[in-house]
Amino acid sequence: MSVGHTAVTTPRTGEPVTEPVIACDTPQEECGVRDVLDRLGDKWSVYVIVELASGIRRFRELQRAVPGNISQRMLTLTVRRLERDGLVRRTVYPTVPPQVEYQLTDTGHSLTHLVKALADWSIAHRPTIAASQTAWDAAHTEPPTTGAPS
Amino acid sequence: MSVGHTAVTTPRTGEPVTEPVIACDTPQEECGVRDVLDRLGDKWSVYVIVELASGIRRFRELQRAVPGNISQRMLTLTVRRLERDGLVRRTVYPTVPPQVEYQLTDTGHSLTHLVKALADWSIAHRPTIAASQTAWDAAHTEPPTTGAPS
DNA sequence: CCGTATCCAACTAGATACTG
DNA sequence: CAGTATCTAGTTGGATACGG
Repeated sequence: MSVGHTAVTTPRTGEPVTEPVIACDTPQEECGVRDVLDRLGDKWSVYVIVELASGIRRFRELQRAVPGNISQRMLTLTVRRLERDGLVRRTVYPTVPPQVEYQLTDTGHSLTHLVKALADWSIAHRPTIAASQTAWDAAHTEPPTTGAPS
Repeated sequence: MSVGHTAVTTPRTGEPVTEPVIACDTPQEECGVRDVLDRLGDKWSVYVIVELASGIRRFRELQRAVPGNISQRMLTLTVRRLERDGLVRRTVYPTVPPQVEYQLTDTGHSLTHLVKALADWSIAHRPTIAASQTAWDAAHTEPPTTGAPS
């Protein structure tokens, strides 16, 4: 990487040597990434989706399965939103005591593939990222007197 | 992985006759999804990554390119974190006025494929989701008597 | 069992002003 | 240009209590 210190104005014409992979030509539309991220970027949605990927679950089952001790309130909010988005189907059986089942819709199921890709990427790059963080922290914490002390 | 429509398994009523696509056998580890989501689930990271996918950008360039009028503060925080994670490389040229360039690292570039997948999914399912939301809203607003008006 | 309602703590993000 | 520092507002999430 010899980006010459001499020539400050390096021609930027040959920038995307590789293909851009993704580019938002219409910033007004803001691509579509925001939508998905708003959908599963919250604290619990992805856990619910992952759990439901294994099958039908009842409310309490979900609550117990989700890691991190989700509260009733948050589980309700999360699952309602997923239902509204058409990712989860909610089935109520008017029994006593009441029984409610949650399952992924087809759309919701298609999301699991995406979540899987996310998880795979995370696992694959976790060591690299951790190393980078350590290096960055070391470079940005108070250096223990670089060289001659006092 | 026979994820596609290969040999048809029984069209279940909801139970996972097919493989779950994703499942967290170790809830303690919380899969790996949380990591990625914590990384690009915030308001700006994904925009910065998308913009940098097209090439090298300077600070102000980034700020102008990102949709939504990101503040200096937020851009700094976002870009610093990406740098710490090893997704973005920051190059400072000690010129006057100062010039700082940002570009994706290899790890960061690999993330763009994931972001692309996210965007594609979003665009593909946007109509369906919007329809579901409309239907849900209609079903959950005060229904003025079921069917008989006036 | 399956929620809803209320209150409160924590975190995130914006506006603004200032520095090198 | 490229940040940093403060302060404030808005949003998210948790605890708890209560209702169907």
